[in-house]
Amino acid sequence: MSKNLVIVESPAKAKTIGKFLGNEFEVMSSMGHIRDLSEKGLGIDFENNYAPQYEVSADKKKIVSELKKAAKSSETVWLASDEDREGEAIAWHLAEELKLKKENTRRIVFHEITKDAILHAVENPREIDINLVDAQQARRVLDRIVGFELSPVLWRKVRPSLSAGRVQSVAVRLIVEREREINNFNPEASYRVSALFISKDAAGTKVELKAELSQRFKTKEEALAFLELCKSAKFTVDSIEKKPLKKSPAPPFTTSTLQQEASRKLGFSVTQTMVVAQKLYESGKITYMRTDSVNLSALAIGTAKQEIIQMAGEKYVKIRQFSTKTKGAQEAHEAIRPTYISSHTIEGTAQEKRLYDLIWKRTIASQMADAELEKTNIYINISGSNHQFIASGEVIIFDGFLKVYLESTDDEPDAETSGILPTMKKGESLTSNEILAQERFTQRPPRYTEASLVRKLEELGIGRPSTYAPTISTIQNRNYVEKGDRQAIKRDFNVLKLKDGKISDKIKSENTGAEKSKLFPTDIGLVVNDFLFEYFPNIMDYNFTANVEKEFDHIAEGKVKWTKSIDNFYKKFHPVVESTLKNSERQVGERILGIDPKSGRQIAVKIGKFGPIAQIGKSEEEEKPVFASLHRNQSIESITLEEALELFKLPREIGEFENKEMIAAIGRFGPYIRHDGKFYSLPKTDDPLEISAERAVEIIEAKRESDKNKVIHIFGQNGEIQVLNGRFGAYIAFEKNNYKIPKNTDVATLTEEQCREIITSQADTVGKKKKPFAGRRKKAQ
DNA sequence: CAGTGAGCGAGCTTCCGCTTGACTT
Repeated sequence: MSKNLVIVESPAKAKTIGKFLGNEFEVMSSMGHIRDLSEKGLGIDFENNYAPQYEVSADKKKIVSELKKAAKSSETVWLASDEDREGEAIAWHLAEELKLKKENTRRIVFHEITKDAILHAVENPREIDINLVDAQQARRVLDRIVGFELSPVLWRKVRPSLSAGRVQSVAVRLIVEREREINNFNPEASYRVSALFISKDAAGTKVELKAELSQRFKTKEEALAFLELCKSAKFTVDSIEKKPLKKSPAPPFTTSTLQQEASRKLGFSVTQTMVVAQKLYESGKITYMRTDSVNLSALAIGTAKQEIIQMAGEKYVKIRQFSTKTKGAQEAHEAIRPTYISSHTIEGTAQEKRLYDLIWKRTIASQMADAELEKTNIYINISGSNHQFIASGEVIIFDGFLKVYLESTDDEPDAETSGILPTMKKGESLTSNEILAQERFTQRPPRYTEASLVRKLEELGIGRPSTYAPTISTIQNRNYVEKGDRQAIKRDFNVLKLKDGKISDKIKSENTGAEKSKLFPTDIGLVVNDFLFEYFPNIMDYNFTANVEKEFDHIAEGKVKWTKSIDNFYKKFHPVVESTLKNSERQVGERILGIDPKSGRQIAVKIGKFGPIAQIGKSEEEEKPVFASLHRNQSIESITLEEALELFKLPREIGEFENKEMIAAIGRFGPYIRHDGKFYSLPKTDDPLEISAERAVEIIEAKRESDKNKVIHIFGQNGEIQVLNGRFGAYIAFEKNNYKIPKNTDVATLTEEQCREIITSQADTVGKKKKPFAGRRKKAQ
């Protein structure tokens, strides 16, 4: 046994550090936190000054017992968890749970995993900072109180199994408010004028110059009047302005910026990014992927410099120290960078290669020179008008960091301003080839993507690198928010064109507003958000986290006792929970749309037990109400009376077949026909509102025919093993799981015994569907 | 990836941050 036991948080880190420290040291990892508040009840003793009731987490029992054993047989235990609030708490929980003695225990921290940094840390141990630990306890207890007191209010007032929390509820609020901004947005039209000028250069060849008018016109009349004026106007170059422009590289990646860029450049979801980054980290290819720091180690900067010199030359090098501007950043790690910057590419899956490439380029670029550009503006006078046309062009003089990397933006580029402008002289006169005045509309705000929501949360200081991806998953799993697309809608716009002395007036159309993989609030998300906002505005405040963070800082500085701070919060918060439970109504988000013209009864939409429904009539009326579910793409907030009436046209009886009636309807999986207790999906070409009895029979018979070919074998006493023909060929169905049949098997002669062998051989892979860890909450066993 | 289309009922659900397990000898 070693004389020294070092405990870090992650096994990959343990492995690296073990190499640096040699035989005298054994390095183990705690796998993050080892204890947490009890899952039974709130896990806080309110009678006893908020004493937290900690338990070793179910999945950490084994690790803790191993650590205990190792600690016992070591002379000194070195607690080397991260140097932030959570890391300090991990060290403290370890000391408590492993019953470490102060005289044998050292607390050490390091920011880079290099031999020097670690040896330096070992030479400069300190004690556990109990104030910092207390700040963490306050954070933990606050989150538990908020989450576990608010969620049950939702179970009672909205729907069971819902959840609320300091982070997730605000994330949902952002999406809800953005959606309402979009709904309330009225695009404003204006006329943008652009011109194509013709000139001759010194050699006499014709050159073209595109320019845009410095001002837009609010009305068609103004635009027409301007074009009218241009008919006889003279165009002369007023001035030429050249100004140097510098562009600087973005800082190296943090978790949040990596998620954003991987989303924009590679189309990864935030979870996907984290899963791939985890792989790269575990195989030693990149540094730790959950970080809020933009800092690079001296060693990394040194190798980056060497690489840049080798690749592009000395003048491309510019060493930069970036500093974090993020609210509440704790900077326990380096920025995300390649472990060995000299490795330009790596072995691995396509996704790993692409993400690594992105990280490598971003890291290298961050230590490269600014790009130097020259922006040219040519100002063109119009006789008889005091407006000016402006032609702009940008030329790269020195590419600098652009040689390897350019950060993407979320917005699509507007007018293209790149390219070289032809040489012009001051006073030169130009002829216009054509002048266009096009109607343009102001843009509504864009919906959030997963990654842009992460950026917003980070900006507000809400959530941590380790929780961005899980938070995004949680609000989708709770069905508050869903990822979806919106089809573009056609919009007409007016184009006025002046050419050859004549003005034409045309209507063109464009597609606008298409969105892919954006976050939309659901009806339940809207109702929960409005409810929480009404009764708990303090928790829903975008500054709530920032405010409590300030309080935690005071605790960490030893100025405030953490229990006092929690007491202040709880005394105000808990009574509101009580009064809300007592005084608030059940929330169904009801919206009254109007009157049914047929029956004269009221039509309303609301959230029913199983989702959003439309309802004809009131429940207190003698005649029972009639219900119909809303379709997937409809929302309580935006559905119209006409659309709601349409819902009641289904289910529809379409006739009889074999003495049983056929009913057409739309279900969760689209339109279908029900007949004799069986369901038959309708192809896209058939409309359930229109479909005839003859056509329905056709569909039923076609399905029967294909089902006949579906069953190949049935085995077992109760037919529990079935060999079926599926979309991807034959497979075995057994106890609700499906099993692959190995290639080169003759399906026709497959025996029961062979099937059972296949089932047992795949038993460990089938059924336990593997979920990426980033979206998962572990349940206590 | 495997073909689905809810409804009486008990008891359960939930937070945010750290971090990745892997049956035996």
